[in-house]
Amino acid sequence: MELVQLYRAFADPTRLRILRVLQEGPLCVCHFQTVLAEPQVKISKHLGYLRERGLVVASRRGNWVIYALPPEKSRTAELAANLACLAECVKTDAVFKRDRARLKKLDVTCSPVAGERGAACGCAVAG
Amino acid sequence: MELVQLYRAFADPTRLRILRVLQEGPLCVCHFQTVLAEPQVKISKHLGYLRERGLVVASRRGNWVIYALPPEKSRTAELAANLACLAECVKTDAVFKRDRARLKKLDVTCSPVAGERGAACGCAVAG
DNA sequence: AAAGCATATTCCGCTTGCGGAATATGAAAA
DNA sequence: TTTTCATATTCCGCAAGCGGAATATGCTTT
Repeated sequence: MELVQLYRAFADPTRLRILRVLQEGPLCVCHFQTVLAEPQVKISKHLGYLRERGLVVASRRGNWVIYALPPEKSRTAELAANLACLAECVKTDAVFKRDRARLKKLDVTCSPVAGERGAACGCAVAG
Repeated sequence: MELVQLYRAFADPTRLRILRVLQEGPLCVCHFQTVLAEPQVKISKHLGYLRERGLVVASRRGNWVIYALPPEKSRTAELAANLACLAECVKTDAVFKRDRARLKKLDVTCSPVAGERGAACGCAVAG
């Protein structure tokens, strides 16, 4: 019945927004603040909540911490299924559209891997 | 962001079990007590919770109240998608298997429509 | 070493939600 | 009309979780 834990994790608007954003690619905390337009504490706490429960993974790059969905192979079937379901359910929602627009405007993808685009994070906005 | 309400409704083991059972067909409260092996208050309260939020519908037949999933046409896309997802996720879970076994053993389908099988509810166990 | 920046944690007040005991409602039977 | 049966509601105490202010941690730069 760990499934209940998963639904609990999904049962908060900020967390849903975080997960949706991560489906576009990894992102560091500072960018989350811009994309979601929410205060630092709030974001950090919800990221922590998701991390503790294995819904996201974190990696530090200097001062920055980059969050991502777990690599596909290590996602539970339940997580994979519900992320897909979430993506479907959310297509028309205004809040998520706004987030996505801000994300695109930033035009950035943080990568925990040195050398990749946005790897400098710090947080390289592509131009 | 009503989607959050849906996830909240899913974020409880008893409610998940109720929804799973209802995917097999309508059922009255007394049978839920048998199938889930939980006390009356608990079942009644969770059914109430689900009803208030439109995840199930209720109809009275004499002394008995029969619950069912909303008719397919009136389910929101989100509910439909998540019910399907739930059905997938839950296939191997022991608790749900036990519930299903007890349901099959009862071999009953309550119907709010007079004349149908189990319509008498009261609660006709098919033989 | 000290200062600075990005992120995490603690503390606190508040609300929501759960489970259970007792009680209330509403329909049928006697 | 009084019982009886099935279900719902109320009234607890309790735990989890949220948001925000303040503070702590951990790198990095100077």
